Amino acid sequence: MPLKVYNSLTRQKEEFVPINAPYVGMYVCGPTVSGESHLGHARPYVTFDVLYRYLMQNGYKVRYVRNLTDAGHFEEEGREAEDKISKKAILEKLEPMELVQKYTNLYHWAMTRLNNLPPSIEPTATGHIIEQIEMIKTIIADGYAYVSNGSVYFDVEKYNTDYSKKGQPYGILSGRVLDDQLDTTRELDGQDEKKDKSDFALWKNAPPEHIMRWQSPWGEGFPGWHIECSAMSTKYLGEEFDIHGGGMDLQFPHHECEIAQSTVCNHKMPARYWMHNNMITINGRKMGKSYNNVIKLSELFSGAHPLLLQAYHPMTIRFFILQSHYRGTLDFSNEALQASEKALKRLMEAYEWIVIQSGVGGLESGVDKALDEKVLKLVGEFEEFMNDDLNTAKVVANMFELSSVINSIKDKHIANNALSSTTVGILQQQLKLYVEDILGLTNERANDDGKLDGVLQLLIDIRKEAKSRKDFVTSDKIRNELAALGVQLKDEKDGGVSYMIA
RNA sequence: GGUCCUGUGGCCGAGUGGCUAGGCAAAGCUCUGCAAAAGCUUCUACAGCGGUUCGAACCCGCUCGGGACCUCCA
Repeated sequence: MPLKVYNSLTRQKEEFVPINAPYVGMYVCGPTVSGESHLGHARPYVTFDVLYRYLMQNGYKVRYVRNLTDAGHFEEEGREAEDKISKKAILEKLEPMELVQKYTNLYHWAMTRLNNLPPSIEPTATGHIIEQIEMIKTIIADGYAYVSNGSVYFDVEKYNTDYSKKGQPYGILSGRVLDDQLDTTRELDGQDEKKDKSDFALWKNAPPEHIMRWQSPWGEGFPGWHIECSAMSTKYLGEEFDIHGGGMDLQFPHHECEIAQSTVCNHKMPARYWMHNNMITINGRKMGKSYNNVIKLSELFSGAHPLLLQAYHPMTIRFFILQSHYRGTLDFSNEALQASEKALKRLMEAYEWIVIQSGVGGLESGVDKALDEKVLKLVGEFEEFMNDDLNTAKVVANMFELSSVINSIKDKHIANNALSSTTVGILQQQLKLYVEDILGLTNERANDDGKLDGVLQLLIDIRKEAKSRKDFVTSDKIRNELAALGVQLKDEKDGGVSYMIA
């Protein structure tokens, strides 16, 4: 049962076969650290984190490269040749690198809270200026770029003409035909530097006020937007690697340009499998700066945003993302997030209970055969669903069905020995694998060295005593006031009491 | 204008030519000192209109609605 992933390049699901098993090279476009990450950013990083985890679980040795764009590029090509990062730095009266550091720290903090594993390499654009310049030199030498006024542009027309013959036209990834592109009515100055409107910058001449600038054979300037990913992916993953991921909005022009640049330099399509996650929407509209509808991750975690009815735990966000398929849009709403919060709580409670049980399950004989088979089927499908283009939504759905069974055993609605001990063992092991290691879901409970637990047990004991002498005023006071503090007590069937911290 | 995606029950979301996920919400029941939690049960949907088919939410066509990309973007 091989892993199949949807390849944007071929527009179909394909079996994943690494170029050089067991090694897998994976490149994912990281953020521009000129601002804080928002909910939309969480999606690719959670999605590809799950893929990373799953590949490793399957025995692959994965090198996961996720870049940090800290050099910025001009905001609107040809019009305002200004480095995005230095522009904002002036506004905030910060050194550009101070700004970069600040937002990098915030980004790392958010990634950690979302329980995304750090990538193997997190290269920065500013740390690879030399590699980028070298690559541009090669492209010029091959005749696919030209210098104009201290800037260097990629000759899209020529590339398209030559490489169409080799079956790799410009637009192969996004399905665009060069001539059908929209004729921008907008007046772009600097357009006259380019031979053709679809040409894109590899290197930009820096105007005097531009803070971030580097020496190059073409004068002082800064790299164009697309070249960093080509340079860094080539450097760390080679001329041809396995997976290239990112948001759907990067498919054109970013990834298209990457393909063109890398192909000219390395004479190879850089990546075999191109994977794109879809957007997170809000009221049906893509979340993005230009739409003015972003909710930053820090706001989500704290609840400090007019659109938010409450704070949402990072795990709730992660779970929210995992409940849908990565190639579909996912619509944000408080209602949806609240549903995820409750659902996750239910799932994790069942999970945590079953995983620490011993002595559940009976001998093969006397087992409820139908139920036993059902459980095995549900568990067995985890892999099947993951292999079907990472269908985490279905994996999660099965987990809920299993939760019902687990809770029934816990509440003794289903006999302790209804499942065979073998099946229970498999259930425990597979749940742990998928919940924690692959989906990366963790317990939300705060780590407090057990002190809080000690205090709560004391209160639980006092309440128990009160209940036994029918002093319900006292017992309800404890229960209700703890509830007001966000600690929910639960009376179990066997007379025990457990608690849950909201 | 070009390219493409999409419309599923109160809400979020899977899915596939026939077996009709899952979660949240709601209602009833069980349990409980009362609750909560948990369990059980109920709620059965696929924008509209045609067509293909023994059979379509799933395939095709049209209509209507929503969205993305073509510019920085996860």
